[in-house]
Amino acid sequence: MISGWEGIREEVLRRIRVRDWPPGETIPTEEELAAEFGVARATVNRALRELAGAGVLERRRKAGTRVALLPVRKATLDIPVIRQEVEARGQVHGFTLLTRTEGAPPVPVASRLGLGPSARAIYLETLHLADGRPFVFETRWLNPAVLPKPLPDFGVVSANEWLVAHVSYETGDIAFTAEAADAREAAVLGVAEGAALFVTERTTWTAEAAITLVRLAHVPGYRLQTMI
Amino acid sequence: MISGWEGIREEVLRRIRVRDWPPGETIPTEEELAAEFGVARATVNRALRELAGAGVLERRRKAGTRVALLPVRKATLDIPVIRQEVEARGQVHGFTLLTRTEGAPPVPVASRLGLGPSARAIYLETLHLADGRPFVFETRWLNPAVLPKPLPDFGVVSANEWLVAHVSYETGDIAFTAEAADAREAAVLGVAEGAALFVTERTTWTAEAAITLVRLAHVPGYRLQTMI
DNA sequence: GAGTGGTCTAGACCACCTC
DNA sequence: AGGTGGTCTAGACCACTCT
Repeated sequence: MISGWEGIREEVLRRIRVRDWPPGETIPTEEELAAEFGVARATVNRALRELAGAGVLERRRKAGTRVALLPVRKATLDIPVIRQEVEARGQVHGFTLLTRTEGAPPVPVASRLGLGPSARAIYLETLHLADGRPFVFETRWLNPAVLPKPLPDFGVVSANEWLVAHVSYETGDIAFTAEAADAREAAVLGVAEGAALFVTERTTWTAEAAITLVRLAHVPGYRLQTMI
Repeated sequence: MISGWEGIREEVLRRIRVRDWPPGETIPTEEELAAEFGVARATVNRALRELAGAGVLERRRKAGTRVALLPVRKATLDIPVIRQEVEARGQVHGFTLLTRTEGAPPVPVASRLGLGPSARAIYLETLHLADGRPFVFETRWLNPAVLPKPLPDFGVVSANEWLVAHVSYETGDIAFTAEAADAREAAVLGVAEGAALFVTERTTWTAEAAITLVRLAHVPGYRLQTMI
């Protein structure tokens, strides 16, 4: 017996899998499905909305709901604070602040932060450790104009955690690349120059201004994983 | 004026950002917020449910809704078919089937596919091109036992697209790593041996059995990007 | 036990889009 | 112009979990 919006979601998925409703086909309207399953239309809507969000269905007003022809699968990644990521592996997290300077950032950084040419920014280099071994080399630019005062000693509190605790919510973008370790990264992470590093780059914004631009170079062997 | 569930979501976010509701704090109940905003409780529920899904709020029955202390940010990645990915860059997609063999897969592959030691599998090597230049080197194991017949000529139809069109829905996992190009990868992609490659590995399953295990080695410079 | 979120209903109106 | 999904309402019952 099918009941509840999750039951309806599973039943719709089953019909797609067994090709009752093959890719590209228009499935019955919400009203028809509601009648068939004996539920309210809102319940059907909830189920179909979830499947559309997952890329399985495509919905347009008036045109109806179709099974996606080339489903763009959606994968959700969890982006935890580095300390949590290390502790989730059962290891002990530590970090060392290697560099802290302040000054005008290089032009590409300034432009990605949306700063004028003479604006000043804080630059931090931090090495994160897992069980005492290098794990992530973090290089970060901070926009001091939008940070709450007073600023902490980033040698004691990692910028990562101070930010999530003191700048409540932000939007931004995130990118992943593979890059060869340069001389500095190789020395800090204790790997050979040219080693393949998994690199995460994030820019985060408040409603108006950029907060921080951070680059995380992970030690070789790092694996970012999720279920589909 | 605040109205609609999206308006309520933005207002809640605003209050979190300006620290009316700092991290860890319990916010008013759905009923109280519904009264304040002059909407039905279901509308508030929709807004708060979205924010909980994004990792901004934590909700528990009886305990109420709190602002997440260490928000585990969720990023949603689109995993398109390679052809779409190439075409989205305004380039022309092409591909060449380099190898097709059939036989018992190596043990690590068999175990990840959940196959017995003597089971046979199809192995494909495909080079995907963007504007005629190497883009992705795909190596794929297929479990023929669960594939619909007849199998196509994978030199004409890419396995990637044939699967999404003929095996309607599947679950699986996906992982991203950075790896140094081995001799074969370097030769096929036309890069130096040891170059840093962005590698995607996917396993996909039907309800019971594994369908395919695929490894995509992207040419250096590849960037996987999303908004947060 | 009781408070809170999770879900469902029956109905309604609206926005968008195809026809 | 009309059909379809998107959203909202007011109310209800239920599931979970904290006390």
